[in-house]
Amino acid sequence: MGIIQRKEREKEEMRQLILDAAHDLFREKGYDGVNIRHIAEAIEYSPATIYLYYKDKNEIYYALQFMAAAAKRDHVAPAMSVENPWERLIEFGRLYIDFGMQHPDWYDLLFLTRAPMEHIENQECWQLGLATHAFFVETVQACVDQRYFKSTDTQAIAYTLWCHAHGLVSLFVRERMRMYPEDQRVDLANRSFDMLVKMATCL
Amino acid sequence: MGIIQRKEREKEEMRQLILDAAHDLFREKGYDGVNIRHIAEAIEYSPATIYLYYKDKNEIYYALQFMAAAAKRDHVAPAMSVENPWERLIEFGRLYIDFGMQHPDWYDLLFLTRAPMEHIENQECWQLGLATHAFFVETVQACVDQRYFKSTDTQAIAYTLWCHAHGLVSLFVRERMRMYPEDQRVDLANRSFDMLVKMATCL
DNA sequence: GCTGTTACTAAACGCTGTTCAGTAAAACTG
DNA sequence: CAGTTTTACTGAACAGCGTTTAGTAACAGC
Repeated sequence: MGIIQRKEREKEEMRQLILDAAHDLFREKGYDGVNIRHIAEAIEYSPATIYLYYKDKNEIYYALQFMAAAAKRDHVAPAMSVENPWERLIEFGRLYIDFGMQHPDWYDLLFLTRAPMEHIENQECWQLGLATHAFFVETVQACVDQRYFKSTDTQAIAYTLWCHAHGLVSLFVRERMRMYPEDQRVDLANRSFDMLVKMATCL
Repeated sequence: MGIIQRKEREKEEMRQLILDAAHDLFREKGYDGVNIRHIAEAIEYSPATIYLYYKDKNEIYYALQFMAAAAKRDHVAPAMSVENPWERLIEFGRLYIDFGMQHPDWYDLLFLTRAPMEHIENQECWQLGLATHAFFVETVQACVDQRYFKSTDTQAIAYTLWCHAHGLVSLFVRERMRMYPEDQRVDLANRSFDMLVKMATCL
C-alpha cells in the first residue's frame, strides 16, 4: 500500500521542482520578468499544470518569500554566536545590511514588494521573520540590561536601528541614491553604518 | 495665425485632463488598480487617444511622480522658513515623515516604486527631488558649521538621517510593522523620531 | 479486462498595454 | 466656395499576462 505514499512524495517533488525553477528564473530575470509560462517551460510542463500544485501565482511568491526569509536567517546567523550583546548587535546590523546589498531581489521580496500581506501573517515566512526580529529585539534588550544605552525604551531603540538599516538598504535597492556617484555609494553606506553605531553609543 | 497657438494650448489642456483623471483614479484605487482604459473612460475618450498625448503608461507615471514631488516640496516648505538650522532640520524631518504617513501612495511613487529609473534623471521630477535634497544637505551643513554635531562628515550625517526617515516611512507604507499593534505604530514612529533627534545631538 | 481515478494539457477567457488602418472634421489653398 | 491636405480621433486588433475548463491518456483497483 505504498502507492499513496509514493504519490504524496511525487506531489511534493513536483512542488519543489516548480519552486526551484521559479527561483532560478527569478534570480536571472527578477520577479517582474518571470511568469507562469516561463516556469512551465523551464520544467517542461504546460502552464495549467502549475495550478495543480499552487493555487495561484501568489502562492509561489509566498513560497519564494519563505526561501528568502530562510536565506536571510542563514546570512545573519553568524551574529548569533557573538557573546557580547553590543558586538552581537553591531554584527547583526552589519550582516543585515550586507544581506540586502548582496541579494537585492530577496530583500525586495521580503520588505519592499507590495504583495498582499493579508494572507501571509500566519505563514511560515512571517513566523521566520518574526523569529529573527525577536532575536534582534532580545539583543537590544540585553544591551539595555547591561546599560549600553542610556535609554531603556527597548522597543523604540530596536525600531530606530531597524529603520536606519532598512532605509539604507531600500534606498540602495530601489536606486534612490543616484545623486551620489556609483563608486561612492557603498562607501557612504559604510560610513553611515559606522555613524549610527557611534550615535547609538550615546543613546 | 493664432490657430497654431490655440492647438498648442488645446494639446496642453488635453495632457492635463489625462493627468488629472489619472491622478484622481490613482488616489481612489492605487496605482495597480488604474489602467489606460480606466483613464480613457474617465475623460470620455478612447484608450488609443491617450497615446496621442503620452508615449506610454510610464510617461503618465513620470508626470504623476512629478506631481508627487511637488506635493512633497509644498508639504515640507514651512520648514524652510525656520531660522535656526538645528530646529529647521528637525522640522524638516518631522514634515518629511508626516508627508509619507499622510500620503503613502505618493511616497510610494517617489521612493518605493520599481518604475524604470533610467529615463527619469534628467526630468523635472528628479530635479525637484534633487532641489529638496540639496536644501536638506545645506541645512545639515549649516548645523555642521555651527557645531551642532561633533562629526563634520556632512554627507554621511545627511544620509544617515535620511535613511532613518525613509526606513521609518517605508516600513509603515509597505506594512512591515505588523508585529506592532496598529494603534501603537504611529506612537512608536514618533518615539523613534524623538530618539533619533536625541541621538543626533551627540553625533 | 473493465472501471474509476489521477495527471496532464490544448484551448480558451478576460484582462492588460499598445498599435494601426480607417474616418470625419478642421485647416489650408486656389 | 470647392478641392486638397492635415489633424484628431476611434474600433478593432495584437501580443502577453494569470487563470479556468473540457477533454484525454495513463494508471490503480477490482
